[in-house]
Amino acid sequence: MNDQKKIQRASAKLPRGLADRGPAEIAATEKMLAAIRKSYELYGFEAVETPFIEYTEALGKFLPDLDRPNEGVFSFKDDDEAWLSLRYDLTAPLARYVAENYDKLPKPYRSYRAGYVFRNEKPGPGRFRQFMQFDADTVGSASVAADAEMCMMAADTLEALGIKRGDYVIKVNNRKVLDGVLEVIGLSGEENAGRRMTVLRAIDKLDRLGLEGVRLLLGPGRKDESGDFTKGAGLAAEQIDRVEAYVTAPGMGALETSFAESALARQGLEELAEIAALAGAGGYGTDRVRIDPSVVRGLEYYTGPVFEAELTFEVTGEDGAPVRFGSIGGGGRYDGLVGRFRGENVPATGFSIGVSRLFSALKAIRSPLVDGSALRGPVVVLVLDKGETARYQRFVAELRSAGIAAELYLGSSGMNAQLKYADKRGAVCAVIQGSNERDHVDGPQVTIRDLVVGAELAAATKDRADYVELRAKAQFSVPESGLVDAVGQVLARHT
RNA sequence: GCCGCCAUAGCUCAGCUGGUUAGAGCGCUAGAUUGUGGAUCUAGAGGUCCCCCGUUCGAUCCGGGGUGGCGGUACCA
Repeated sequence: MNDQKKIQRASAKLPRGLADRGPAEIAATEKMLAAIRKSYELYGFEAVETPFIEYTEALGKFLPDLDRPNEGVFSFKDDDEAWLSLRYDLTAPLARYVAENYDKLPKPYRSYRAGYVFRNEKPGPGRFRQFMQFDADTVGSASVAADAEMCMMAADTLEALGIKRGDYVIKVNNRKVLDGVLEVIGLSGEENAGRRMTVLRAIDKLDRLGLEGVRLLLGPGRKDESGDFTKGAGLAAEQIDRVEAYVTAPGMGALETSFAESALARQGLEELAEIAALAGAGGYGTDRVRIDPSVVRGLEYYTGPVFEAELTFEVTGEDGAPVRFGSIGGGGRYDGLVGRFRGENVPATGFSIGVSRLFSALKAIRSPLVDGSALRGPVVVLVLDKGETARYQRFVAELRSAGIAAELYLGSSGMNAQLKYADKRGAVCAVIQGSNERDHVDGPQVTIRDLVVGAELAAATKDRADYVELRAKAQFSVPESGLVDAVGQVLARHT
């Protein structure tokens, strides 16, 4: 019988890659979102919200040959057999929204939105299957100024979040330049599509694997420390040298000379030069917005400039090993995405912040923005005599009427446990009334116990007698009519 | 997906060359200390030793297969 019960009991367990969030994290997230929102609005972006669910087709994640959605997106069938999916980013839904409301929207259309996105992938440290992004996009402008603005806004936003100048950098590249380089090493054409992908992926890994690792991935392939082998692009030595010359180029000038033969590369470099000039004119030096040839980003829809926001500082982790946070946001130009819904292409560019990942970074640098220790709980009114519950309830109501968060202790434990409870809730003070206070010669009294001061005093001694003497200093009694004022004063001490 | 490591109380971990009542510390609950959080003391609750199959008189321990976790790598729109 008992065995059967145990077997049938549901397991209280969250699927992997998902996380619950407590009050401290919720409060911190709200603060981060507020800071980002303020920054985006300062740049003239307006809010818009789209649902979590879209037609899989609208997200562009349908596998036509297999007649089902891409793994990697959470999908299910609607009543009419149409595939629906949870959004995996905020960009594809925006493209759908713009296309659906094209005639109504001002062009260029500048909007921001925050929300959870879902990816059915293997989770890792700092990687979840549900996580929050905060995006801003300009749709309907082909101007490089729109791209430059994204970079500058990204820099401003990170600083608004309390990340110091020098602790981050916005790295900029251009897909046209990358495509030009691929062209120059002879990888144009449909038959080389696969190798182009491999080469771009290899370049993207420069940060993590270093030049030697990238060369292996461009050539024969690379074996990682667990012994697993990654197939390379199989390029010839001179092609590899050419790519190496590209990713290690000392500056724009060098790139212009070595890849002058590609019109595409020349155009891309021109755009980059313009972004750098615009950023420079706005006062954003290369310490904040920097051209970096190794930035690649996603392979699917970017068509021009691409950006990546990277945190450059290192923090010592719990195990003593240095932790780098790396990329906490990115974006770029995607001129073809809205065009999937319309006959003509609509130029667009955007930037996205990974809020969840940024949160862990801000925690690591102990940013006051995410410091949960300031969280205060409600004033707790203790129940010493169950028969007087109505009276205690009246205290709570009075406090609430005065705008003070308060609660009646609703458990069944003794006074000791009630104070422990109040402490655990983060209450600034507790309201106590036993028979001593109630039957006082001067009329009914209440005792206000300052839990913050009490904790400080308790920490100062290990001796029981001292402790008993000291703790009396953390509390005082007032007539019942003075309850709200007295509590208000104690709260004022600790704001 | 691939490679490697791991799985015993809420947490961190002992334990047994295979033997019947599986432990510690911390945490949790209650009590004592004047009616007061800490400290101290006392008591208590909490376990399918991840699951299944096999070997064995007997498996938490040995073997096989799963599942889950961690790390690396791939993919990441």
